[in-house]
Amino acid sequence: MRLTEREVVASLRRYGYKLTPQRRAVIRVIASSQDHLTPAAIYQKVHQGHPSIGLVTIYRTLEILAKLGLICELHTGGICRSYTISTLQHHHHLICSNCGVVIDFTGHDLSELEQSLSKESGFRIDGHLLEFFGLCQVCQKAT
Amino acid sequence: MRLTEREVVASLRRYGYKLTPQRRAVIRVIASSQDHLTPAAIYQKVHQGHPSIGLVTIYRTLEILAKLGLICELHTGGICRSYTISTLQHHHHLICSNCGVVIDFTGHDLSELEQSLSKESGFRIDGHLLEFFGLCQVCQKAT
DNA sequence: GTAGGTGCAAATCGTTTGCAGTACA
DNA sequence: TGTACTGCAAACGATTTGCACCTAC
Repeated sequence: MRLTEREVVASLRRYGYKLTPQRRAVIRVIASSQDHLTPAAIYQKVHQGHPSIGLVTIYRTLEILAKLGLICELHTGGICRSYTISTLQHHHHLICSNCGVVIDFTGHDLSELEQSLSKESGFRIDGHLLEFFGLCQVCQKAT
Repeated sequence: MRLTEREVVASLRRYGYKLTPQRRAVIRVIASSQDHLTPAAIYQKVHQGHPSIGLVTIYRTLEILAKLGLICELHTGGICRSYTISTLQHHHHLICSNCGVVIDFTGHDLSELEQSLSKESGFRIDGHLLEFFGLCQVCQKAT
């Protein structure tokens, strides 16, 4: 259900953005990783294949990809943001507080709650953030 | 349902922390405000009554209060954190993307979802974060 | 009296911006 | 060819840390 590198590249061009080797490298790294990656982690990985690429370019590329909804931004409540490739369906996250592994899950629909909240508060609700925190199996055993 | 200044102070002492005028001032500001306040905003307000207090102390106090669960930390996905006094019941937030006003709401129970997720994933789930974003009535009219 | 708390200044971290050079379409 | 993109360095804002002094208990 995850977008492929090819699909992301196609979308990028469709929206009128140029496809540079740098952008392709960023997309490839994100698309080929199962994890959520911080900008710094993406930089590291991209840097291996393209030593001349700058961290600034990573940030600018991430900004575009996030705006187009091609990657999914995760706010773990802490300092860092991290990103993963988008899935076609809306989903939520289950995050291990210890090792940072992220599990995506779907199937909980909040639109009903959104509607009733909207009615009560007068807000126009644009979106939501639902994340669960805990310890994954591995980290539970480790402690 | 919100904790009072007195209750927060009592808890602080119960946990073995000293009660300084600075800490009391921070607690008072948070307890007497309806809004979520950023560290900088708290600093400003505290600074009025106690001009000698440093921003560093605000941060250190907030860290303690948050750790003890006496104040509630809000992650708006953006850069800033903000804090409000804790309520006795667990609640969620509805945040205006434009002006930043925060509405607390209760009544949506996620424990059932937590249990099924836990069973499926093997995670030990410790908590969750549920926030809705949108535009409040005022900001809708303004645009 | 003493451990813990404070305030200052400086360091640090993640992120953004100005600008001159470069490369995709 | 021209506009969008890149990389560098420097700026920036929020937060943290080292250290000497101070104060609640």
